[in-house]
Amino acid sequence: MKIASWNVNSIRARLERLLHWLAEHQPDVVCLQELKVTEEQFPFEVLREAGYRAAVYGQKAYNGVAILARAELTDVQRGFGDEEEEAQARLIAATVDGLRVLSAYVPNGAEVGSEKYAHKLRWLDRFKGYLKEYDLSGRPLVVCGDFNIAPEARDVAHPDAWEGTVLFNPEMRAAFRELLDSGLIDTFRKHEDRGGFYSWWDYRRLAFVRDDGLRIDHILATPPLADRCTAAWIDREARKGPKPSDHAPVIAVFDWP
DNA sequence: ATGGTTGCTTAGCAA
Repeated sequence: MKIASWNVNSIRARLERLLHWLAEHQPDVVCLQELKVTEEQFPFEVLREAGYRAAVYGQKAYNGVAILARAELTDVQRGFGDEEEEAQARLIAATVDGLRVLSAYVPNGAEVGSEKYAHKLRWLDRFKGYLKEYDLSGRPLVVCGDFNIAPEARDVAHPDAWEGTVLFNPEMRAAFRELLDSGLIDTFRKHEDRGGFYSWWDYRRLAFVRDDGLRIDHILATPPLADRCTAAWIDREARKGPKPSDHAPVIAVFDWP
């Protein structure tokens, strides 16, 4: 099973690119973030014609997450499913071929010390609690998304320049480690020790041509599933050319089922 | 400290 995660930065602006990418890479499951559409505006029909069903948690103009799958999607859950009200569409879960799949869009945080950064911290804390509900030791779970966190210095093109930002600081690195400590494995790091691999480059400052990127999009898996992860990579090619998303898709292949 | 770009929505916000 080939699983991808991609922050498309508007599914309407990226639909042609997404369709071409699906045809070329033939993933079984795709977790999408930053749809920037309501569920009513989501292009279910063209994706169905391309062979994909979709579970969607949309919102007007901002955020929005989805899970695409060739197989049936069951037990769809939108948001954290707790008492607290859901103001932003940032989390969706569904079961595909017996595998629980999450698509998450962690808040960016704007600036360290801002109200948005406080919201990012709260959201991550809530996410940790949400993951605790799963039996992370046994039940196969894959957590995909734009985490808006670069886990380590080797995940940042210029760590000194990015140190202290919302994407790369000690507090965020600790938050990411805690997610892993709760029983998840970074599939990319299972297969690649070297630095220099990024999933996001700012539209500004010619960041992509200068390769000033950060690895902030991740596919995490529970240990029994991670054991069955046979390959993982980032499709940097998808960031090239006209009208790209500012994120590249990340991919993991599992010997499943 | 600011700016640079993109998308949604229509001047300003979010990233």
